[in-house]
Amino acid sequence: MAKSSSTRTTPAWKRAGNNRTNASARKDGDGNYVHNEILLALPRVEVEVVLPKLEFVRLKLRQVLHEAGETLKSAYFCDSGMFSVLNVMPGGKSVEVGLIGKEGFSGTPLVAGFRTSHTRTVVQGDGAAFRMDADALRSALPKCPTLERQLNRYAQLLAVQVTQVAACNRLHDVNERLARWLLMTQDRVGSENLPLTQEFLAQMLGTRRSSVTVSAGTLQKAGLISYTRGNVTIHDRRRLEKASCDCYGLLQLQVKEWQSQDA
Amino acid sequence: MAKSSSTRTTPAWKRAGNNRTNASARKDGDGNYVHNEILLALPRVEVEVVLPKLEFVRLKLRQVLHEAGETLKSAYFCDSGMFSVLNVMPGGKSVEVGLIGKEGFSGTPLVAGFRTSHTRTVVQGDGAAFRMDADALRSALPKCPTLERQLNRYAQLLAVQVTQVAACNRLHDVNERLARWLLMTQDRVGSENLPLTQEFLAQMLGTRRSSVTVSAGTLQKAGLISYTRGNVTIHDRRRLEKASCDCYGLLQLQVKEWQSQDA
DNA sequence: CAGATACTGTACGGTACCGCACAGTCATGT
DNA sequence: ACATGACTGTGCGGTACCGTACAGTATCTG
Repeated sequence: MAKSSSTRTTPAWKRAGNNRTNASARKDGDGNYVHNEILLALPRVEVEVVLPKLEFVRLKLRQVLHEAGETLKSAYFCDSGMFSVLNVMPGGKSVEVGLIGKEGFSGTPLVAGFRTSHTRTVVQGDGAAFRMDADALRSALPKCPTLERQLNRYAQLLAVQVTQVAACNRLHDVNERLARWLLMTQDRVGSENLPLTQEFLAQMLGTRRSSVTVSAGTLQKAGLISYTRGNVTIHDRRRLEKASCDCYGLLQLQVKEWQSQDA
Repeated sequence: MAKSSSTRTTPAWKRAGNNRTNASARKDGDGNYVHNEILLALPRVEVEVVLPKLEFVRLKLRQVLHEAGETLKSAYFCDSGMFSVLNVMPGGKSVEVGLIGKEGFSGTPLVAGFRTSHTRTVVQGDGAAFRMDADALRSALPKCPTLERQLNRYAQLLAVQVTQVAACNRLHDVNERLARWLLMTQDRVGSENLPLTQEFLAQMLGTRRSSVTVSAGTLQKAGLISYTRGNVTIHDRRRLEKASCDCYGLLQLQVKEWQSQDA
């Protein structure tokens, strides 16, 4: 990952490839590589429409991008790090229902023409994203059929994910869900070092903090992870996968189908 | 509801109104009223494109419209009765993640260009729907912007619903969920008489059959419902709402926002 | 009508998790 | 250095629900 220190810059891709395979050669104005797969998949014409409306933003750990019930001011194309999508209940309890990595974006209601977010979106790890104003996105869509298609497809994929998570939340116990969550997170942030408090994990899994303590303790004793004050390190992915429920595999599979299946 | 006895007929709407408010005056070829709100909202031009591709089908209780993992052969615009959207786990356990009434349709992945269903969709009560071939739908979309918009919007609404249900499944107990489910179902089928076995309810709620027995028994003793061999009757909606969790109210609210908020 | 099949009520031990509370440990600022 | 706050480990009683099994009753079938 590039090491630009500026907090906000407007990107300007250098020309490189046009299709997905070598698209990662694209860079923004600072010479940073662009990672977001939706943006990378855009044809040149659409890039030229979208580009001037994108703003590269660095995101802080635990920053809230969208609050449940509030108006969506912009969409965020995740470029590094990862977003958690939470459902917040009256009373304050929350459950994570989806994860967004560089394959996606946050603000799905916008593509269907809605303006309010029904979920809270928070940032995991330190990350970066391309921010686009809601109105700008809206006005760009008619001019950018590929973009629109990609966004619709991703919204659908996210729905599939949420569906799976809904069932998982109902049927699997904390241990399995914790393992699954760690794996999915690692897949998206790319590091085996995750900055997470147990309190925070509890919010994700929709459980008590002390349940997380116990569950994580078990994993730690078994040597799958280690835990120190706000930091989880994953040691043994293989065995972690065994400890998790099938949902992890299923969710991976669904993403793959999504990438392969064209419309 | 109309009482045509034919099992399959091709509809041909009589012209009536064009906008939503008096759209319910539209009828199909047999003189049956059309109830599906998506179809009713279509402008005349699009009706003319879509109409010849629609087939009116009567649906049997518990009929499976889409199986999880299989190819989507068609979309179903729900006209009466209701559809349940289920997530099926390896091992056979299932959880309901969404409900579709005459406000919606089944086959959301199609509008994003996907061909496989990630969920099972089953019919509640006896109902009817307008069936449309997957390919036909696909080819109609470019010609029918309003239809496309409506379908996208509904897909998004369903995603919102699934999100709420995901959290509800995690945080609320069987009693509350059962009450919620009965209310939501009644809203959609319109009758206070619901043909349901406890085994089936258990699949919906993702729980044991005997948990349903106990929970339903409680509601019955309190006089909110009565239960006889595959049939639930709702007696006291008011108190049933109190017995259910907030999710019921929230879900209602979300539908209303959806209907009011235009893009 | 008998027998089979479906559906419901109930019970029992086991366990995963809840709400809560409290003590221990590490990090930070003044 | 010390206090303050954030984070983690642990425990305890209570409960909701699980898996399973079995018996009772309605509905269907020949």
